[in-house]
Amino acid sequence: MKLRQIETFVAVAEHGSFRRAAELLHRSSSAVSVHVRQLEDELGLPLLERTTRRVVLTAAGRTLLARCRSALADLRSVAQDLKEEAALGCGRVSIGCAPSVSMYRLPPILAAFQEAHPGVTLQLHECFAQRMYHDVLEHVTDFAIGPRLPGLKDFAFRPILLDPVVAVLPYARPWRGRSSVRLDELAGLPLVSMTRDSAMRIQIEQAFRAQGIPFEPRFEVVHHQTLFSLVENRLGVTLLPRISVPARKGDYVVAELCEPAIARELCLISLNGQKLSPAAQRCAEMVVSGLRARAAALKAVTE
Amino acid sequence: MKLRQIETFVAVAEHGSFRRAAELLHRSSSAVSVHVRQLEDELGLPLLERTTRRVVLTAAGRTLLARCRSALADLRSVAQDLKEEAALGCGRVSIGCAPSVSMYRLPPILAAFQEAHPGVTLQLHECFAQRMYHDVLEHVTDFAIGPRLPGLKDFAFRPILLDPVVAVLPYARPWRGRSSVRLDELAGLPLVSMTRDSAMRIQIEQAFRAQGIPFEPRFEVVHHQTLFSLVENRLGVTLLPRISVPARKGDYVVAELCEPAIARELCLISLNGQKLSPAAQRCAEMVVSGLRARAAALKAVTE
DNA sequence: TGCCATTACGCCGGGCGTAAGAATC
DNA sequence: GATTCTTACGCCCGGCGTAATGGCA
Repeated sequence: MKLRQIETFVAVAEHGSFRRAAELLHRSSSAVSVHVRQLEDELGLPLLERTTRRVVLTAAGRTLLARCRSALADLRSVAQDLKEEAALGCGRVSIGCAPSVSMYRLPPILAAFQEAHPGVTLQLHECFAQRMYHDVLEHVTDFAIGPRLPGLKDFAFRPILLDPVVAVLPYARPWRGRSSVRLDELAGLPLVSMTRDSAMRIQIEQAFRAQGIPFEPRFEVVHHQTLFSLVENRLGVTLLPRISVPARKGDYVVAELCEPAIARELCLISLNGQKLSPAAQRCAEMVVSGLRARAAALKAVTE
Repeated sequence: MKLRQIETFVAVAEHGSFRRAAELLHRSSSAVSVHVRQLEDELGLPLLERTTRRVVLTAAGRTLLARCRSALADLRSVAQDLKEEAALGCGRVSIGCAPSVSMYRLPPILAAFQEAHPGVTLQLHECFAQRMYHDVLEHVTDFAIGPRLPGLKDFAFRPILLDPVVAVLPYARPWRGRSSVRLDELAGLPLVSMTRDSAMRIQIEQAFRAQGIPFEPRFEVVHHQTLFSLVENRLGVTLLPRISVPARKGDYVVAELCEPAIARELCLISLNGQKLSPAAQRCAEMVVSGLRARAAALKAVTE
């Protein structure tokens, strides 16, 4: 069975004439006749009832027509779709992202991308490291934004920025005006934190233990925003990756943690040895440069 | 774009190797290589990332693979399906049928057909003439069983039987033992009839008028069975096409109407100049012979 | 160096058009 | 007899395999 034969058969069936089909396809009617006969021979069934005056589909012809039409149309549209996809006219970009990043920083970047390429469908999977890496491996996502995990050789890492842990402190003495804070200064202060056991929180706990300071959160909350409300109401302090701190200043102080400084490297994570789709590539560029620009702006303000 | 190229591409993509694809397809690897290159050239996009050690799909390749696989599978299965359909292994037969016929006579015939060809899906459209003819014309049904209508040249009619109108009378004097009845004998008797204005009922009304007998049903009912219950309870008599009278004898007399005799020709109705599908053909045969056999048996009993 | 994809080249089959034939109205 | 599908025939393109080339480990 060849695509040409099917194409010819469909044309004949739709126009009820070998002659007209031949005209439309810019072929001789002998070619058309042969194509149809070949199909019939291969299937062992008559597809068309021919009189010299009229050509009518047999039952087999009708079912063949119906199924071939859809298959043909599908194949034809693929070419067009792929070209549009390459031109960023359409396509789908699926992104895995750590919650800390997707919380504030990512959305405006995605919005910019969406505006530049309205034909592309964006999908965001907010998840923690394990799921994130799994999704990239399985092509569930095209790429991910998250912490670099060691010992994984199937992945390509492109560093985006170093995300330091900051303390969020009440806008009051002695914190007002501070841009950095030592961990031991926080000893004894009431801690508030998320209940979720993210990799970051584990890293912070370890830092507390290493300094001999107990990590005993006074409040454990589900919603990120609640942390800030608690701090603003002077109920405690919290430690967070800076990137998850809203840009809009609130009634609190954000001071970078030092001694020990804790930071994680945020990377663009993709599959090793595989090019991204044009749309994904463009999107990844915008994400990387967008996140870096924000980080640079923040650093400038701090210094 | 040719089917072979797609086939080759799919094989390469699925096995991640030109060499293995060539083996599976019983082709040289040069042919495989050329096919893929031709596809890429035609689409203007790379489909596979090749290193000598590994072959990986590009994004475009992935979407092409997904869509081609389904289209290919669809085309492949068509051949098989058509052959099975020709062998009555599967397929669909859609039948239009007058309610009088489908009420009692048709179901056992369809059951026999279904038993003989369990793979074939049967569909029954019970409807009156106009719809019935329309459905045949539009290929909604393969054929129909109903009255012959004059002046329609797109249809082929195959007479099945002449269906006479019979009177259904109380099993009591003076009807007991009667096998025929004149219309004037019914004058003055309470009539029961269906509310539905079928062509048959109109024909019967005309016969009444022609004889100068008023057609004023005492009861008009919705359910066919009710007619018989009314007659059995001596509340009236009714006139019906014989074919819609149940075979199982009840507490009533069935007498053929004569003077005037009213009958309609029941036909197998199909499209002129079009062969039925094998399954439909077989089914039509069984329906025709089944209906004729029943009619012959009835006539034998009556005589 | 060995494996694998690619390129080069020549052969052969198959698809196409032209032209003659058959069938239907 | 006109129109339309079919068959016959010959040309030529294109697909295939063999063999040589080039890359990556």
